[in-house]
Amino acid sequence: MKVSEEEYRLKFFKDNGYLRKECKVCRTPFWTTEPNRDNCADIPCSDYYFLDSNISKLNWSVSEARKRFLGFFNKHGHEIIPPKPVLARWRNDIYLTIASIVDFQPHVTSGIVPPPANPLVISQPCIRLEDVDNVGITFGRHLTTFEMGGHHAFNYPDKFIYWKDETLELSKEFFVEEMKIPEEMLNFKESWWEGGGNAGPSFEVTVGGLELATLVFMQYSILNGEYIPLKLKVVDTGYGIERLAWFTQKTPTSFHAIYGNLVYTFFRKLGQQYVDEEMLKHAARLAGRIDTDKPETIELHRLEVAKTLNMDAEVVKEELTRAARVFQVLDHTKTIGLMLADGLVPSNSGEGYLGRLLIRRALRVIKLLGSNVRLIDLMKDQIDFWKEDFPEMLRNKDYILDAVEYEEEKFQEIIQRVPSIISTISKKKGKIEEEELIKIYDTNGIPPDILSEELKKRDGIQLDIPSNFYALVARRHQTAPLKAEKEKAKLPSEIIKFAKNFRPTEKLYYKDQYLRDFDAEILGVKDNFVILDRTAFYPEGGGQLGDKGKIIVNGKEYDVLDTQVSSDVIVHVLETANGLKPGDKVHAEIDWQRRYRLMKHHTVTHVILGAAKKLLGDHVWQAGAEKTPDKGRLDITHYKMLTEEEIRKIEDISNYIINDRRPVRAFEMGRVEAELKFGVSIYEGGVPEKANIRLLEIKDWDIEGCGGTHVSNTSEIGGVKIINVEKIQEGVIRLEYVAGDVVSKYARELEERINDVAKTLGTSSEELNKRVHRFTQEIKEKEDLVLTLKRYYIENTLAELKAENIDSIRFYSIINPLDQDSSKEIMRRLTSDNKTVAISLMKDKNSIIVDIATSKDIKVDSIIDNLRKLGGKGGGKGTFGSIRFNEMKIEDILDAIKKGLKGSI
RNA sequence: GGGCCGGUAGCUCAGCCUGGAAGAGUGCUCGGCUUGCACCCGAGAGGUCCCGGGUUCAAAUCCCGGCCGGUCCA
Repeated sequence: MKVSEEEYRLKFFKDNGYLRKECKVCRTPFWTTEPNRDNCADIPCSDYYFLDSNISKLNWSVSEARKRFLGFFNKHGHEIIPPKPVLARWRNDIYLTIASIVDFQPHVTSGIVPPPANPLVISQPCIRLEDVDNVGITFGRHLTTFEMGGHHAFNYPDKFIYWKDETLELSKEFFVEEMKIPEEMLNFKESWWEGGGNAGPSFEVTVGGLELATLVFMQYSILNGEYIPLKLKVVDTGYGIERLAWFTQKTPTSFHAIYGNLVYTFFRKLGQQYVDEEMLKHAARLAGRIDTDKPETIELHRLEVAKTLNMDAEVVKEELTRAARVFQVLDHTKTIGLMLADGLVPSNSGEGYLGRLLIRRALRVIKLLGSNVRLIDLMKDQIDFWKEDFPEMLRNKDYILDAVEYEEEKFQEIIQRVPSIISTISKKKGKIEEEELIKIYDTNGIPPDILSEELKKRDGIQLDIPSNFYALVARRHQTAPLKAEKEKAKLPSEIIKFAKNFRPTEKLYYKDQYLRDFDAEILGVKDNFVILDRTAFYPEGGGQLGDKGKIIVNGKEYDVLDTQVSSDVIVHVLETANGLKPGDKVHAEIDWQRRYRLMKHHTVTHVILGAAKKLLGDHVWQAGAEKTPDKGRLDITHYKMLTEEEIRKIEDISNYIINDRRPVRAFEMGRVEAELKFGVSIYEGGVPEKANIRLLEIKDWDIEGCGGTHVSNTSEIGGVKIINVEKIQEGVIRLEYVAGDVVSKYARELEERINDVAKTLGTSSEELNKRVHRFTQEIKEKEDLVLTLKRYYIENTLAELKAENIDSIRFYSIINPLDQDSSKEIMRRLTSDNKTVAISLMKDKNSIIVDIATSKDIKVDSIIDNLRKLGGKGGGKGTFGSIRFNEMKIEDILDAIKKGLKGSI
């Protein structure tokens, strides 16, 4: 988009004496009150010279910086909003919370839902993994986690809050008054922002080389490459809380500012001598010169540091590499803690992979540092360090440590595979080439640096790792274009189109979930699909199947086979709708026995989810569910298979809640309020589109968004039995269960199966165990007997077989052996002596199979060739062959073989 | 969600490319050596080659489908 200069020419600048300048290096325009500045004060045009200045030496910790930021904007009319989890569970397009504005997308920014406050201020922990490779080696420029302080204003056409001038004014005041930065040091760099289908002009606030904030003015939506002005204009600002802290502390690197004493603790626990702070400070000051897309710039950066300090380049390189690795571990462990605290379950797919990626990277770096510190030991320090700022870390400490330990064990197993993989490959190829390196990483997860180290240790082999290794890996994965989400429409498309002609159906099942029959009027009929003005038939949704039942018109019954919904219009799927027409008055009944079972299975699903969370931890999240009249199914996120004891406990706790007669209540609430009150776990069953959401609450037990029909008290469920538990994929456990009278049905089926087995075994169900044990033992004994007899047969045959001498060859023939295994064993024994040929002839249906074995000094090929000439089909190699004849007498075959042998040697 | 790799003795795996008698190491049992243990030597037991289908005279091996596991990427 061609940006008009006017977008940036603000009254604020004019009133406050700012000048529009152009950076000498990057040619970007920026605004400043300092007439002599000709540099935008942003990397890479500038180094981090703020580290050497004496301004703003307030020594804010991250916590203090957050408090000051929130406090300042609160003082200026912004309501403080609590942050959301780092896992963006209210979004189905991204896994991680990457910015504060993400909290308000898509519904607030699109205007469907009002913001929780307006204007508001927030400090949102964010995770971005784009720069995971660069963390550490730039000494704080890149982090995987940071807090984004944002003051946001949502300007509606009929309700204006504030826009560019006020934003700049507020920002300036914060930096000048709260952070004590002289105004002439501030630069507002003109920029343009695009993301998530929106766009707008922005200013980057840079001071002393460091970008402290970005002020974005979202004013366009992008549709097919066109920029369409938004009705709702959003002030989206992002202040780097950690950068504010670093700026006021001027510590050697930003890691020192963020982690304080933890830096030294980590150096110690990782078994590393601390690195000279002057060197680190120089490294950080020049870090902006590193272009992470160009590995050679890292080399240059290290040389530059060495030159400045007048030190040996190799020493500097080594020291900085060591330090960078420690910083990487510091960074990753914090991010791991935040992710797991918010319930991420490490796995090999989905968001879980992002967690595993970081854990594995941390473990790898620890290994490369030659340390044998346990990752959970470092995690304990992180949790302890952040427990005040992120209490969820402390609350979920047990889970975090357990999950990390589990991952660590898995990683150890991978490392243990290294020697066998190396030996397999070196046996095959002799050496390991680039292609192999990538393949080993891709299929076994062994990073090249770990492999290289192992090789060096084992055989002293030096391995060249291509600098673009990870790019090469990425190239192998390029063939996976994003597939459009396949929406399984249960209704034919013409019916969906047809349904659009009607107003939303009145949902009687929400007014009274126990309503079994009702009167209504037909609004529309097409094929066997009927639309009523009102209905108690629940349409399939939220994992609950649609209702069945019947519709009665003028005494005639029509069966309803299924119920579906298309944008609020409920469609009854009939067996036939012949004779039905709009305007008909109907009486309708739902199949209550079926529906009541569905309700019980639905409510019990919530009971079980609550029980699993209580027992296993907050990371347990609904990953899918299905409720049929026959059983309920719930998939939960958990990192390992449940033990039998855990399964029993979930069942016991659930039955306790059932017997405890807990009231169950459904009610509607605005989604913003609901989120603030109950958290994002209300979205476990999915993220609805509407401003209001229906919540289902089991008193003091569980609350979540749900559109299903439920019993009104847990006691109605009657009881629950878990009938199956399995791990359906890494990190997801499936529970299946039956409730209410279905438990009886399940028990009866079990009983029948047992009785059936007992009958087959000729015993009673009581005696079944004994009988089965006896049978197993008897079978074993019989097997042993068969084995002995076979051996006896083999020995006997060997003793009885007489050799025919054909020339100098001993020739044996076995006619119709006991079985193929025995005959092969016999032939093997016979042909262990030289100059021996043994054959066996066996009938198989209508044909004769001839196996031919020879001793090592005789090739089987000529014998085979001869037999093939006679019409046999088959072949062989070396000392064994097999050939099949369809119509041939045994004598003729024998004759042919013998004749062939004669004179063959 | 997609790609890649794997599933063979209790365990770790080879064999598969190029179809033709199911292997090694380790563990187990027994025997020898030894005061005893470890080591060493000798012998033995142990198999649904993941499942199903196809091709073939013949499939652990080739082809197709499925199940399970691992891993990388989004």
